[in-house]
Amino acid sequence: MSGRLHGDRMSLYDHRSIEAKWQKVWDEQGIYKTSTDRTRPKYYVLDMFPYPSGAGLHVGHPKGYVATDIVARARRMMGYNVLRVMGWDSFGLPSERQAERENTHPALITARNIQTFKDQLSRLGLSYDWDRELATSDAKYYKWTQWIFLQLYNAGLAYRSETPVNWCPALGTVLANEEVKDGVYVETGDPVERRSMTQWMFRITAYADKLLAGLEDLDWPDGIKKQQRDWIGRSVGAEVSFAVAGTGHSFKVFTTRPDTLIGCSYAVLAPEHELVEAITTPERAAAVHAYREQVKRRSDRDRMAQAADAPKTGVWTGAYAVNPVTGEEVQLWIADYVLAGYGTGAVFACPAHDERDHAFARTHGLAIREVVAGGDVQTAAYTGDGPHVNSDFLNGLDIETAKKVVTSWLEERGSGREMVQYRLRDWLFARQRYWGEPFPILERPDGTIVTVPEAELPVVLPELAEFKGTGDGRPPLARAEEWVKAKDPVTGLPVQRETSTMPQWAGSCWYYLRFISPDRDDVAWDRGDESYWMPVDLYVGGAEHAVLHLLYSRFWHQVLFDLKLVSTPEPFKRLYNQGMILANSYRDARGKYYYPTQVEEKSGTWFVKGTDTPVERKLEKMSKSRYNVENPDDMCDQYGADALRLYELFMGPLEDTAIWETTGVAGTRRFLERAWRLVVDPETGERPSKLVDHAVDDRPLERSLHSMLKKVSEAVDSLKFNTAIAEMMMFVNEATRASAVPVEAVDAFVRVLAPFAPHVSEELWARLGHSESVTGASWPSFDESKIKADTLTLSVQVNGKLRATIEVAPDISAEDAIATAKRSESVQKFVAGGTIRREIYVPGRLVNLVVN
RNA sequence: GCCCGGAUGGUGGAACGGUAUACACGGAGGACUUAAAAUCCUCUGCCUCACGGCUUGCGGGUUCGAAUCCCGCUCCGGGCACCA
Repeated sequence: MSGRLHGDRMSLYDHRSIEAKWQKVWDEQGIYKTSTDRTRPKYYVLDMFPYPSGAGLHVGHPKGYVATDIVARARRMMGYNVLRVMGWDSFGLPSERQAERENTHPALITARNIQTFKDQLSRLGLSYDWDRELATSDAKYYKWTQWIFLQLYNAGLAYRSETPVNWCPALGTVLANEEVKDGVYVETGDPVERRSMTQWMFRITAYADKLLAGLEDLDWPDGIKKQQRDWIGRSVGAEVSFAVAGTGHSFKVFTTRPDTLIGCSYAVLAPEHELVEAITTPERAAAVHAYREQVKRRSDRDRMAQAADAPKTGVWTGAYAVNPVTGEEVQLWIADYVLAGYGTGAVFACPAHDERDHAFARTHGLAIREVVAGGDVQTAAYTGDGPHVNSDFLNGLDIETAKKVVTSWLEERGSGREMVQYRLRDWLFARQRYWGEPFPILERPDGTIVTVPEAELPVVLPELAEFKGTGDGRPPLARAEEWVKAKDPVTGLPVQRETSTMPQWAGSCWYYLRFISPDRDDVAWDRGDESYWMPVDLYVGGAEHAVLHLLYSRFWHQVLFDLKLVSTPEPFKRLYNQGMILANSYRDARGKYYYPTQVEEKSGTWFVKGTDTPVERKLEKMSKSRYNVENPDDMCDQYGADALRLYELFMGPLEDTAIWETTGVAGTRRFLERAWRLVVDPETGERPSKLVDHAVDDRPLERSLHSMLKKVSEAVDSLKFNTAIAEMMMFVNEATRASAVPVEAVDAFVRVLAPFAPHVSEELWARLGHSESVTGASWPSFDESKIKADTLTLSVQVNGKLRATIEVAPDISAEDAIATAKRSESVQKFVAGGTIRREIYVPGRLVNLVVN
């Protein structure tokens, strides 16, 4: 037993017995079960559910969970019907890899990890309705993930396509773009290469405009909305046709600057463009071929590393493109700064007004022709506005007008039209992995597709002994030969099951809906309950999900809304991002990490303890691999769940990145002990005599109480828990100092403390004589009039510098305040010798005398 | 390179354009104790013996008054990577 905290003194409460006692009571009474009462207003508060990794929970996880728990508990006390649930995003590659390492089944690994997470979460006293727990890898759950896939498929939003994909040979799987950075898988560092494969795709681009428009009314951080807008990347421009001189071929370009068409001095195709082969002249064939080979060999890593700053490479094809406006023939090049995957994979180049074209033209000695006045285009591209010059019928027009004029000019001649492009691509929705949802899809020998009838869902993931791909590029499920064989539901003939699985996003796209009816086997969710609970009122999680998870979820939800399967157009009304938790990590020159206990500081630098091996000390995101995780279990043991809960939020604002540092937790523990002693006399263990049943004339105490009640009440909405906790501390300090405290005040305090520190509050509530759980108690109201002070302290400034403070009546007039201020000795000292030029009175705040 | 945050005591942080540093940690001193722990009380931004002066990353500006608003930087964290 750590004697410092758990002596047998009665002045300290024993958090272990209290936590065990009340968690048992809550459990037995089913106190956090969701009410079926539909007459009360609802509040759906949701945490981004975790991926149950083998590493278990660390102190960064509970920060958001505690915050939402406070909101949930407080809202219940305020009379809301609260939906508060937790589940597991339990499909995914790490479990599959762990299974391979340990030679067990991913399902067992997953079950074990879930149990660890759940045990750790339970210790914190979070008020989840565990009857609604779900796991995305559970067939009862993914049955409906498959069902939603079918809804999207039937709506024409899922299709198969031959696509270049990120193939990871080490894992034998395809990775999404967002999982690959610098040519390697972000999770493991395994190299990734390009390979062409038939893949399932979602037509998310069809929803680009809806996804943009839907952001308008959401109560989300502006930064997240902006990131989503940028990711969708809507740009309005024109599609313009260029003929290839003397060939009968033509190609289209997309441009946001059709007004600069006349300044076009060459055109560029992506090296992968389908026309390259056909239009390259024999003399240039060797060079073109060599360049295309070079580009193909260049890894994504190199291409990205060199992006933007590197010299732009490319070769001339020997062909000429015909400018549709001027009829002029310009050289047609291929260059890898033009991306095959965006727009039409071809651009016209106007070096004078585009930085990339400018860089390319300078490197390759191509002409730079000014068409918008305002810059020195030979030196640098000019992208600002100005009157058009050298531009025939566009001369004198500004950019906006010129764009319109030239676009309609092109339209009239059938060589162009206005067009909107998105940066957003269709969503690659398939993985060559085992541990994911199978597709409810069958393929006939002729290659056509049949869907598995809804009545036959779920398509259960087959058992396998080996989870790697087949080695010839087919996914692991191809190993389940019997499973792959199926009967055509229409014709009864043999068909084959789709062997890829869905990506991890699938399960997390709609879990908030399943929480509404987790046990229903006949429907994914009950329509009546769905229209009661949706949308999610408050969704809390890390900002790292700013784009992908939140965009994919919104996409599915909007589709479901259009199919009239859900009642709201958007799933998450309010979004709040909790900040990361960082901790110091220590690493030597070879890159080996050390635990904080293995290092020491010597005159400002850090060394491995007892050696002269220097280590680098760095603040990094908490993770097991960096040897810098703090486990909440230890803190729970030593300080109690309540002190830990308070500390997680007292550290600073919820949205801020915070450095984990444990010294401060003693402060929240001491606060709880002080609160305890307001109700329990440390000598007798009984109610202290200073706790009285009648009102007490103690204005500061009363003011502190009501100010605290106000602050905490507001925090339930603003989520500014750090300052709310400070107010509670101030109240307890005030009450500790007071000689008599009305029991009514402590009663109110315990109620607002309860969402923050539920165990100790429950015990105190019982000791105050209540037989029902504080969970169901009413939220105390505050009296604004009691927060006001009897007298005001005005500060008196001379020329903006503080020279005195004066005590005045709260309702003092401006004249009196200024007069009183002038009488002050120290003020007179600074006014002497000058003339008062101006007198400023800010009611209730200050007087400022301007003197010279 | 672009976009988004941030920078306040020894430390985490607080502050409708109006007394900068609430609350907490740490530190110092005191009370209680045989002693220690715990608890309680007092002090704790910097300079100065003091009067007083200085202080919210740096430099300007707006204002009677700026941590807060504007302009120009520096550093740190995060995101995006040639999107025509």
